[in-house]
Amino acid sequence: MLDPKFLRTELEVTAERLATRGFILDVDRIQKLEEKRKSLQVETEELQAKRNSISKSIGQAKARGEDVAPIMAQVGDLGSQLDAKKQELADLLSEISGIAMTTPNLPDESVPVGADENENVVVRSWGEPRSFDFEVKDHVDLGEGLQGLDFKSAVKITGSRFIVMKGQIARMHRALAAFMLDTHTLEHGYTEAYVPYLVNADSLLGTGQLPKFGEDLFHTKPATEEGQGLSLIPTAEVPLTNLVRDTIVDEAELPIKLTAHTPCFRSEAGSYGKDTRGLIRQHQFDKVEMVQIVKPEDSINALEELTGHAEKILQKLGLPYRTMVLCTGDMGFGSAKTYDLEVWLPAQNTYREISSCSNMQDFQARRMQARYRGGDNKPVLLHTLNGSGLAVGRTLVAILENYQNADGTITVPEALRPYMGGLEKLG
RNA sequence: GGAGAGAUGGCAGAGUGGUCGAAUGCACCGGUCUUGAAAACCGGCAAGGGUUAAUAGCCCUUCUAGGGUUCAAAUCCCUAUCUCUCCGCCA
Repeated sequence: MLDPKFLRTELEVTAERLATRGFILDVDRIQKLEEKRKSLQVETEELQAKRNSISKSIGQAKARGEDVAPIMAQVGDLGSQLDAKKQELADLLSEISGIAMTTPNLPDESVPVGADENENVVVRSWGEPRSFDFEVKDHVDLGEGLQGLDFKSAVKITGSRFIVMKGQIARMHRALAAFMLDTHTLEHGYTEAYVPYLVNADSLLGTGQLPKFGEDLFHTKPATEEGQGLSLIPTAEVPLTNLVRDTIVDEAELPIKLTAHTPCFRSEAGSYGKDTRGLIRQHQFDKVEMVQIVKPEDSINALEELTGHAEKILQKLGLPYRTMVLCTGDMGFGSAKTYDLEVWLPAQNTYREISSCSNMQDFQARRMQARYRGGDNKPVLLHTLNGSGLAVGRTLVAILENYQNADGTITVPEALRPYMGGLEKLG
């Protein structure tokens, strides 16, 4: 959520900055609502003040044993007047908050302006794509050849966009997650966490999946039903970041750096026909997530650091990649600045996203009321960051394709061998 | 699944219709004392919002959440959620 002051005092500038990411802010409507809100709120609060003071004097008179009937008469229809105003104000406020909750974050000044993914900018590249002296296979053929990827069974058990893994490939998948967690905890200073895979609506509002993107999630029951319906997490960012929801953390605890390996569940609504072959786009996939909770002044550097932590995994695995800074038009809803890591996939002859690292600044913290006590002892909104470190399934895809041999076997990257009982080759 | 108890400020914990936004303790901040620290003593210390040039004043809201009763609710009623205790069951 943006600072409400932006929508009041810097509406035009805010609208211009949002326009760079393709979001049209309805300035006229907001101005009108704001004007109404201002007068209505003042009137309502004045009525409340009046009611409070009369009620107080009734109490005082009673305490003195006086007759309260004359004062009671003053109350008149104050109650019903107040109820009407209150209702009117509540409706107005919820309309305004509806706008606030569905307005994306402002792009950071350093983000290149652009319309879509074609205008993202390569920041740096690492590694040389390997040249093959044989016809490369894609991960589907390789995985099926090794009897490790079983798409057919997944369809039978559940449906499309799910996977059954077996044998050495299932083991490599597990090894990758363990390798990533160990790297982040032992070398990058993160604390490992185990978190729920089902979360409540408040958490999803906190990190920004709701109210706007509910259709991207799997829900255990309709969100409208009474009682809180739980939803499957689309990323561990949700439970990890919400750990600080509604809390004032001690300054000494900052920065908070957490990592977790979880499955992620996405309905992939609107992506019909995209990436239908293989593991690239699944309804359920594993990811090792990194989250940082930092002081506002530290978030710029924290994003660079966190992105570096994700890159480190690719480097250790010897997978060529490039780092992109997303342009204004391609960033996610809550992000002020995002780096995507794209890994080289020989079978597709292209780079594909394998990690996304974002600085949300105070966007999520404001929704979550996540704060720490600053120098003057006043609560200050924190900054939150998150990034994949990495998507496990896509990393598996990258290894299968980049480390394939002519006979269909797969060389195990050296960094991974200790996690696979020293195994050097799949197949 | 059955029975009971509870949810109050950063934490602990009083408060059962009216000067209660809330006693007290701890933590925290400032001061006195001390060579310094500790202790002791004195003072301060909830959050969100509105108005405003203001981080000044004033006002509103908030005692798990949502409804209700009342001129007035932390306090009474209803519902939900969560926690604890006992019984049952269970990986």
